[in-house]
Amino acid sequence: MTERGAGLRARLVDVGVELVTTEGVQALSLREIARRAGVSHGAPRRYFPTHLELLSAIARRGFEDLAARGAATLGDGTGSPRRQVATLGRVYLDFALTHRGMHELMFRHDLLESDTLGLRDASLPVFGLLVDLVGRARPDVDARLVAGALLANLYGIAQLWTWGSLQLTTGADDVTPLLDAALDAHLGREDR
Amino acid sequence: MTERGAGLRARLVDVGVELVTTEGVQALSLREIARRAGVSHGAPRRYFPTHLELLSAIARRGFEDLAARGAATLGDGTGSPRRQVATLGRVYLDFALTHRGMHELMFRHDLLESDTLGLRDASLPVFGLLVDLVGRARPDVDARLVAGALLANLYGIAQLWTWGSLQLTTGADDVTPLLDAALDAHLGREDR
DNA sequence: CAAGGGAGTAGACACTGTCTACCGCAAGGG
DNA sequence: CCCTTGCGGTAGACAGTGTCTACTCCCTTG
Repeated sequence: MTERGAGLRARLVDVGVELVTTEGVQALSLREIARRAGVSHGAPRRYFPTHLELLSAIARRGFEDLAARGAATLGDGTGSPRRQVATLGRVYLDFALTHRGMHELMFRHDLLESDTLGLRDASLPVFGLLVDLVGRARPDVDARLVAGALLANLYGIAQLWTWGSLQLTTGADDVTPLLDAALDAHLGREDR
Repeated sequence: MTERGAGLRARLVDVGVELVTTEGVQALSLREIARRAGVSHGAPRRYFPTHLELLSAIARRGFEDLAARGAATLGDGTGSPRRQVATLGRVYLDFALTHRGMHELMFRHDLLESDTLGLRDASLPVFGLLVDLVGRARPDVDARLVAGALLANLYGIAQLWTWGSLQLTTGADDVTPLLDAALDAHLGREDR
């Protein structure tokens, strides 16, 4: 069996996840990851032909983690669809603000814009879940459009909040009002 | 006069703006900018002690350019505040999707998160204009909160659209429906 | 037992940002 | 008039990066 061989592949991603959460995204150099994994700097090349592919694999872990958190928090799906969207948005914002480095990595331009890395596909499950919930919460509208706009809103809130732009403009010290404003705006105010 | 001396400072930023719009953000290495400006790689250091400060100056140009486009398109301020917000949003989205590299640079984490570079302050004018217009369009709500949420929404749409995530989820090939959805959501549907 | 290939090493290469020693040259003071 | 000072820029060094390639083990297979 190639257990030892394929073990390095997963270990590199593990080290990367660990590294990005503790040190930030700028610490994710290929050589540093290899160093922490205890191999030479050329070793990752066998599993990840380029640095971006390794970064993409690490970011994919982030999307999987986020999807798992969403599924875990949503549980068996009790509560109105509207409330489920709210909790999903809360989970996402918490994730983004807690795991800043990972969130930054997940939405890096050079990773997401590439057609070969396939990171966009990794983000589809959690996006699809949101579209589904929005469709059940508001059957009267184009669910994909509203979900897309809401998703963009949540993402923008997460980003602008992390570097303090929204604190400056809104004067708030808590994201919750912004989250509620976005939910109310896209889903309507009723049945809070 | 130190015309020739201070000329390099502006020329470096000029070259950077030119470079980021034509070649993309990854082409903005310190040495490449110096090369295209016709000076040695150590020359920029006299005006920009670090690479990030030069990048920040280039990004500041982007915010100034965006603010100028907004002011020019808005003109003398005819039309309802609601329509003015709509045109401002359109101007922003057009700018972001046309000048992708510059837009990416303007919202880079390592630039915006820094407290010493002061890039957040450079973005305040255009933000403030939006807050002001929203306040006049909807005097009944907390303008700063709604404007912040709307701003986050526009930014998110710009970002997600550039790498095709929203095309995947919404199936659209034009941003306009998303822009309208965001405007309707945050400002209400009436008086289109 | 011999051949082959997967897995990882080690060194080179070009490139990057930062630092430091140096140089030319214009302006100002004795 | 000469001499010094300092500004604007040069050039080289240094550590670090991603990629490429030659090489070495060692396990598997024939």
